[in-house]
Amino acid sequence: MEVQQQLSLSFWDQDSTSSSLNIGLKHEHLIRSLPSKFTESTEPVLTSLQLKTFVKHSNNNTKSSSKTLDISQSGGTRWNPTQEQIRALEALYKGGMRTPNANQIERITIELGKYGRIEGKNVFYWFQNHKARERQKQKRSALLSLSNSSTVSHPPPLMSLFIESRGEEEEEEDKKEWCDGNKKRRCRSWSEELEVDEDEGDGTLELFPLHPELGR
Amino acid sequence: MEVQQQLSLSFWDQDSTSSSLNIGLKHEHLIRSLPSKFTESTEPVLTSLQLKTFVKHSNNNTKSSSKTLDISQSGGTRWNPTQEQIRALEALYKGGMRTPNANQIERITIELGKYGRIEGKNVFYWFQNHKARERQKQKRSALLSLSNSSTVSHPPPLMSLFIESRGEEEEEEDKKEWCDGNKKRRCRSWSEELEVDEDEGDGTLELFPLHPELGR
DNA sequence: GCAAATTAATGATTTATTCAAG
DNA sequence: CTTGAATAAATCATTAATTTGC
Repeated sequence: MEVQQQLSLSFWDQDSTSSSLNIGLKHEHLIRSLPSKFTESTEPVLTSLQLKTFVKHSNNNTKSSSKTLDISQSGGTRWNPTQEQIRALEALYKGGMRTPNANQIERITIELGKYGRIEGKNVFYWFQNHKARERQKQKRSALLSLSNSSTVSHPPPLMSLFIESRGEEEEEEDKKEWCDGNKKRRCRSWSEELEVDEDEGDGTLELFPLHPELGR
Repeated sequence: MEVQQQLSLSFWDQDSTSSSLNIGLKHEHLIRSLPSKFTESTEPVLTSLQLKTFVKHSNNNTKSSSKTLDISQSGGTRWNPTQEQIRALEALYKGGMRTPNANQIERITIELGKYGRIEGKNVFYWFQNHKARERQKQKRSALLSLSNSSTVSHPPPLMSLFIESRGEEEEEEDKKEWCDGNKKRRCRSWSEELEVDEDEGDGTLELFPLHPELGR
């Protein structure tokens, strides 16, 4: 498994200290040409050759002790943080860092480069993802506590507003599907569920129904 | 895009129209008289004193968990939210709620009444304050980061990471170009070097001192 | 034990929202 | 109202965990 990976990927690992402008964004070509319209042109797709050029060793190893330097450290695939890197990032996060600026990202990158391959964007994305997922976790738990905490005796009144997705009761639901084309839209708002029981005199939708606080 | 935005925004308060509920504010007239920047305020937002009583009774929590019920929970002083209440409110806030309408406030009040004394106006003010303070915090941090980055006069905090730094181009040119015309607002790439001015003179990098003051 | 098959995590991108100048 | 700037949310995609049949 890992061996296979290493074999198949190892040839990316040229020590090209490429200074090419192209970096390894996977779909850079799409990004550039992304008119999202039907541009018939199938844009020059990034070839493996092009991809290859981007590989850069942020700091190159210094030899690095021993050989823990496998494919995960060498580039060509997505960043696979080492334990040290993760520990450091989590320490920073715990210290309060959430959205490091360019300077900070650069420093972190340089520092963590000592432990293995890493780029600035990895740091950036890590914080984005970590923050988002912490938030999600917290939200979920908070919602849960809202719904069934307290004395538990009552049915969750506000919880109906939050339905993140459809019921989980369906166990025998086709398993294939959920990973497939989940075009399902998550329930966005609660206002939709917050059906007022009466007196909806006005049917018009307001974009900003009440903004008493604005103005300065 | 705009259409989508409007549609999606409309969910904020779809049912807020013409709710004749009252939250129990003492100075609702003030709120009502606040400048409504949006032309048709068909919203009798939170108005009319007549229903004050209606919301009031929602705070009589039947169970009231009388133990540890000190003065702050019993009334007579200003609302002192419990942890549960704060968690719930923050969950709602994170879920997207900013300016709940009367119905929503009523429901929230009833629900949170299970955790302790609370009135509709507490909920209302909480959202007002929370929103405002979040904004203030954000503004402050933005200013801080601006002033912090010493030399640079107008560097966007994070997006600068996406800017492909090219040698000595002029600023205005940079500004125009960094977004690849108007077709796609996609930024370039991380590229190899994010130009940072080393004003520290210190090459060593500590992880923790990077940005310890952040946090929330 | 061991890989294929499957599932869970998470890195990387894209899209939607928010705020507030213009 | 429109749009720029920044971010957060949602999504896509790949890797690691793990399960499973042998």
